[in-house]
Amino acid sequence: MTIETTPYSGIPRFHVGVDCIIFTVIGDRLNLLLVRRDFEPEKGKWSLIGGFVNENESVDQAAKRVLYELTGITNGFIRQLGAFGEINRDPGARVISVAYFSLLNYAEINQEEVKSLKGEWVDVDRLPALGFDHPVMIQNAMEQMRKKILSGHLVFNLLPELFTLTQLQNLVEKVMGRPLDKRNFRKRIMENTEIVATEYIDKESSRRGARLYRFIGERQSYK
Amino acid sequence: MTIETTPYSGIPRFHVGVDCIIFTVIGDRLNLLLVRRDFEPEKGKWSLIGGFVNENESVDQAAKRVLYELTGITNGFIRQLGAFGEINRDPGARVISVAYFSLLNYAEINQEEVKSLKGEWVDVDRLPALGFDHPVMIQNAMEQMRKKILSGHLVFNLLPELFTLTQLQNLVEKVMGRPLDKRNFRKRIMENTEIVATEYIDKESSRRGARLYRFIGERQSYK
DNA sequence: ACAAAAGTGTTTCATATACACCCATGC
DNA sequence: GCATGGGTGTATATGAAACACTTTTGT
Repeated sequence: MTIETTPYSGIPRFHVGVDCIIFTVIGDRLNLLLVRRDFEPEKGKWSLIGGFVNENESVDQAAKRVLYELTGITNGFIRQLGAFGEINRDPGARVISVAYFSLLNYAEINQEEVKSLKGEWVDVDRLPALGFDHPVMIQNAMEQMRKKILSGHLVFNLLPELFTLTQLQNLVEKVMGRPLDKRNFRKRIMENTEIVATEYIDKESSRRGARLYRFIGERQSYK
Repeated sequence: MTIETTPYSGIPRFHVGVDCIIFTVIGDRLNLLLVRRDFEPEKGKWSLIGGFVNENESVDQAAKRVLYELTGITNGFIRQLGAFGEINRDPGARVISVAYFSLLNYAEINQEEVKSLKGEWVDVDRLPALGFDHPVMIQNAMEQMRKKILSGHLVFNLLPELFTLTQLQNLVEKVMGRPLDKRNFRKRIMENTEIVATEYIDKESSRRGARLYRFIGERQSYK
């Protein structure tokens, strides 16, 4: 589509990729999505989910498309991490890549799609050796996500409409990878006017029953 | 250089640009470097310093090269801000751009080069209207730089080998755009073991004379 | 009665901010 | 002796973290 008579003709061009670091909570562990490459280059090695930017889409759109193709999710939280542009970062050819990270609700993910594209969920504390510059990307992504989860809205994408404070805390703990103090946690929650108590009580989780809450803020996702 | 028989042939390619947001302190004001475009597209409009990534360099290297070509500086602090990839962000042609910001010592900058490339220093509080998505980039860059300047080493690139605490504070205040409390500032400084008093006294700036300090940490720059 | 999860406040600590006067020297 | 910039400490506020017992109810 690019017209070769633009003022920019003669300027080199590059493949531009997107790499997605997709997190989810499975059981009580934070996992991320990898693929084992059954194609060259680096065949047999584990790799992040990636794709190439098309002519008719923005880089952000490409990332969302890749996310969608793999998980069926159209409105998950996704955020840019940065560009990775070393010459030999991809041994196959020169590819400049923009990395994104995302946190999704496991229950909403189309696991058939994931499997059919050879995706596998891997515990973040048991990651295999990864090719390219993916280890750095993952490290960065995890730090940023953990920073965001304590102060942001993004955790509510992983919760049902109504939830107990224990559910909320458990989820945050799984993402953070460490336990949190219950009273301090609830203190912070109570300061957040976007989390409101409902009249309902959940009787599933305990004899006594737990108050159900609702998040009334805007769910953070594609903007 | 890309071999067309790689597994990636057929994938679209893009011009990849770098945009540099170059800050410096002039007199007592924070400035940044702009060019007035005397070429299409957007001729006559102000713009950030930019360039294109070449085949034989990484994206980071391209940014450093652009910085060097414009200022003559080879070892200034520079840091990636992120990728900007909207389809029509550049009205001339599809260009995916990676933005960087940098903070340089005005005295070290080759002002001939700047002028010969039509660069102009502009007070950050008196920026003209800018094309493309440059206003967003600048906003982000300024926030990040101010966050870093208080806790980082980057300010020492703008100071001579030996400096007084007043010089240091003045500089930080200029970058922050607001005054700081002298005693609190010095308290923080004293906690930093990388800033050490020397035996020397500067007699230029005052009758009494001021202790000269030295920064013994690693100067933050290209890594 | 007891098991199991829900709920609830206070103390402590570290960090950030506000604030004003004396010191040394050259003229 | 006075003008100029250099140098110094304490009190308060705010936010983060540590910490343990009572409540409710189904079995």
